[in-house]
Amino acid sequence: MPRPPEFNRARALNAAMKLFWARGYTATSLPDLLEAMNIARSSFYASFGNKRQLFMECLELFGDRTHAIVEKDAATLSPTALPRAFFEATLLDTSPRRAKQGCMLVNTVLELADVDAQLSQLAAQQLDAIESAFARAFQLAQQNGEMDTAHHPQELASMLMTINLGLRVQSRKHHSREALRQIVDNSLSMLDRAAHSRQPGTPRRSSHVV
Amino acid sequence: MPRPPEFNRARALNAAMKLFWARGYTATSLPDLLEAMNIARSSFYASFGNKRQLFMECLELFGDRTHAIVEKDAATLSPTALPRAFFEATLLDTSPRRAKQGCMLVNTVLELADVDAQLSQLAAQQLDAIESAFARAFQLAQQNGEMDTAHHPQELASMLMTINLGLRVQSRKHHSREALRQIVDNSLSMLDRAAHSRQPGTPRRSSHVV
DNA sequence: GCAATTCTGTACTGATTGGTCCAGTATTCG
DNA sequence: CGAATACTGGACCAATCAGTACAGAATTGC
Repeated sequence: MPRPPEFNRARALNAAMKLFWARGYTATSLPDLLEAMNIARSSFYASFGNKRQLFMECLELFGDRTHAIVEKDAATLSPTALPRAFFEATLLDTSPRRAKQGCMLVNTVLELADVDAQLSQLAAQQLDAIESAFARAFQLAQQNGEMDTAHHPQELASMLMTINLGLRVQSRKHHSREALRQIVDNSLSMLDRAAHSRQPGTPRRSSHVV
Repeated sequence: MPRPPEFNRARALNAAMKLFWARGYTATSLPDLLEAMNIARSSFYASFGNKRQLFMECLELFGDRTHAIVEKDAATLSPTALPRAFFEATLLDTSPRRAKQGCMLVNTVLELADVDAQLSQLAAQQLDAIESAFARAFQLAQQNGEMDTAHHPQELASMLMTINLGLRVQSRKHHSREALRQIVDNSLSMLDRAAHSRQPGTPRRSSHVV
């Protein structure tokens, strides 16, 4: 019979993702990948098809992992605590090395928007899925009475996502963890106020649940 | 004597910038550039050095133009009206084609952060300059009494920039002008509330000056 | 017309790109 | 041991990359 030991595909994929994440699609060469994945050229094409297919797999992997963070927090935490938990997990509570890489999906959308529409859209869809998860959580919060119904959940999720995207750029730009934390704090308190504001002219106490 | 007609350098530079803006640095090849600039290969190297130097010139050109928009508005408009005017000029009041390209500085920071630190930082500096311009405007507004002094101008500018960065990503992602406008409106009203909020617990009427 | 200068067009470089092919080495089961 | 399979390593491919070299056309002032 044959030689069963399927080599460590998951590990290799993970290494590839990290490289793509840091350097982007175009600037990552095949020799770079082979070295990082610790794999022979032939095995590469046998197991992953080609560079583009591998990149799609990496996008999916990254998206799934991020999505998993949101879903897990959504299941255990109060919906209104979700944004802060997400920023903590993906931005503040990681190594500076990782924070500096930003978000692979955001990086991809920007890099490939006018170069490879298909890949760019694939990344965009993953982002949309995350935004939808936030929207569902907000909807739940409103139904539970934890959140005012002044704004549509989708609208709030869209705002949160805009801030999130901005933060990913900031974190890839340079910012220290302290600077990032300040931006996160300010953003969340802004968002919190927005989520609880009734129609203009009827102010209320800020409860800072977010 | 010689042949004075210095060929149209400014036009060529502008064409190069547009191409870099759309496709990024790595994915833009020299033949692409030559065709867009309508220039011969030899003239290219004689006039612009090489691809990298040209890109730096393009970054500077883009940054200067963006900076000019802010400075012009800062000179003519109320400081508190500046953010909206900026978003109008650079996002809402442009062709969908251009809006889809996002911001060249943001695109560059993300693309080259782990590929060419020098170029990435150059773009980051241009972004910082714009943020500083906003901060100065806010400081002025506070001195004039147009804005509460609850938050530091730099802090507000940082928040505005975060939202701005997020919007650039959104606009490169896909969004329709209507969707973008909604995000802009919500963001500005959030920012406005933040700029006028006194310490928590003492709410006030929203005046929506932004 | 003539000399000076700018630009074009093309051929060329060496390096690198993603991708294919295949002989040879391990490893496993019967 | 021997057959079957998994993987390696390196040779090889055509295409493309950025950058150089140079001959000749175009345009100008004298």
